[in-house]
Parts: sequence; C-alpha cells; structure tokens
Amino acid sequence: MEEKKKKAITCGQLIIHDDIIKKVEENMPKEDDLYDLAELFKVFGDSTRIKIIWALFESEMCVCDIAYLLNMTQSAISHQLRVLKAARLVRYRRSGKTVFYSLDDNHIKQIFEMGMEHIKERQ
Amino acid sequence: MEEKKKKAITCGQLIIHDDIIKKVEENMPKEDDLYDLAELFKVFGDSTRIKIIWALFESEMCVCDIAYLLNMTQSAISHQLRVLKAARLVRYRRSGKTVFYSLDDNHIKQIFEMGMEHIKERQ
DNA sequence: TTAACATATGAACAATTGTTCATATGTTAA
DNA sequence: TTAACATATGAACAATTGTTCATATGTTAA
Repeated sequence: MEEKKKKAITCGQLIIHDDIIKKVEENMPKEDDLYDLAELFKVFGDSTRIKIIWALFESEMCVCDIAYLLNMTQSAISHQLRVLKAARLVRYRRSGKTVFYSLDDNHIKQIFEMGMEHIKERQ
Repeated sequence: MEEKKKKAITCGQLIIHDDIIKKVEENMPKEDDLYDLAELFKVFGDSTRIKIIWALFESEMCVCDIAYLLNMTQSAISHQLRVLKAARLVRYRRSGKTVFYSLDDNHIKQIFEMGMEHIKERQ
C-alpha cells in the first residue's frame, strides 16, 4: 500500500474520507500475508482438491483410495496431493508401497463450512 | 460420487474400509455444491480481489477510491468488481456518476480471519 | 536380484485468468 | 444538446493451471 499516486487513475477526485483511508491502511494485512492468503484460497479453488480434502475429513487414505472414491486417475490425484502438500494442508506417511495422506490443519473444516453457508444462502 | 469403478485406476486393491467409503459418501456434499464452493474460493484466490474486499471491510467505496487505495487502474478494479458481483460478494449503488460498492456477505470476514490463522501458524 | 506394484513426476496440451488498451455507456452540469 | 467525467466492457496477450500420457522412483515379496 506504499507509493500511492504514482500510477494515474481515471478519477482525479477522491470521494473517500481521509480517516477511512487511514483505517484501511491500518487494518489491511501486509502485502506478503495478503499474497499468502490468496495462495491458500487458490488451493481451495479447485473442486478436485476440495473433494480430496472432504474425503480426508473422514480418515487418512492412500492415493489409490482417493482415486477410487473420486473416480479419477492416480496421476491426477497425485499431482493435486502435491499442491496440497506444498500448501501444508496435508501430511503423509509411507507404509510399504502405500502412502497414506491425512489432513494437517484445524481450520479447513471451519473455512469449508462457512463457505458452504455462503453457498446455501444464495440458492 | 456416482459411477465408481468405471475409470481404471492403477491400484486394484483398496486399503480403505467399507464403512469409511460409506461415511465419505454420506458426508461429501453434492457435486453442485462442491463446484460452487470451489468457485467461491477461486474468487478469494487472487490478491487484488482480497485487497478490494479488505478495503470494503472498512466502508463502502467508489471504484476510483479503490483504484487509488490499491494503486491500480480503474479498469483492472472494475473488471475484478465484476467478478465479485457475479459471486454476489458485493453490492453496489449508483450516486450520480459515481458507483459505490459494499460487501454483501457476513461470512467473508470470518473466512478471511480463519485463513489468516492458517497462514500465521506456518510462519 | 527381479518382478510387481504404489506413487511421483516431467512434458505436452487445452483451458482459464488477470491486466492493459481502447472505447462504449451512463450521468450531470452548463 | 454537449462536454466532462466515472464506470463498464470487449479484444488481445502473457501467464497460470489441471489433466493426460509415459515413465521414473521407491518398496516388497519371492
């Protein structure tokens, strides 16, 4: 939120009051946090990943279980698990040839439920 | 979650127990809802839109105010407001030449705060 | 060791997305 | 009416993304 006024905007005159500008600047999280937050939601913004997470709400599962439940290829699931792993939303443990994935976050369920409330309100 | 077993998967043998499969099928939301949920999070999955929403937490604002606060062009903001409008996350009112946007949802703030908790835990 | 199998991953591809630029649309003051 | 201005929007473009296909990697049983 630094370096304002540098880029030209169409509207020359501001409607907004100074104290609101100040409040926004005070309450807006840092650029890095905003970026991370967007990255987190981006991960949730794909229905395959949503389904994987929703399956893992129930129990830990191996890759082929998830592929079976979601009726998708092992490769597609594996690629998406990598994304979830990178976002630190799932953890995994290897047991022989099988790799079991499970959720690694306490907030996901609440975030999903709140999202569902939004969906349901507008149906 | 219908029509399983149609697509071939690499792993022939399931590790998962039948009662877990049943639980997942019971608790997994309907395909349409999962899709809508993903669409909602997709909207949150962009830092420009996150910033717009965070600014609107403070007060209703016109397009040029938002452009000024975020140091972006009017056009970019306008395009993103259209996305937010389509997701029914913002409403607007016209006052002369100016159009004021405001938030149209009670869940957003809680969802964002929970997302932030996730971010903060892993820093 | 080797065959069998679960999983991971790189390359390719089509599809989607965010911004810019130019310009259309809507509104008001003169 | 018309000029000025706030906003909306279509086209274009580069960048990102999800899946598929082929195959590499890791593990175990024989």
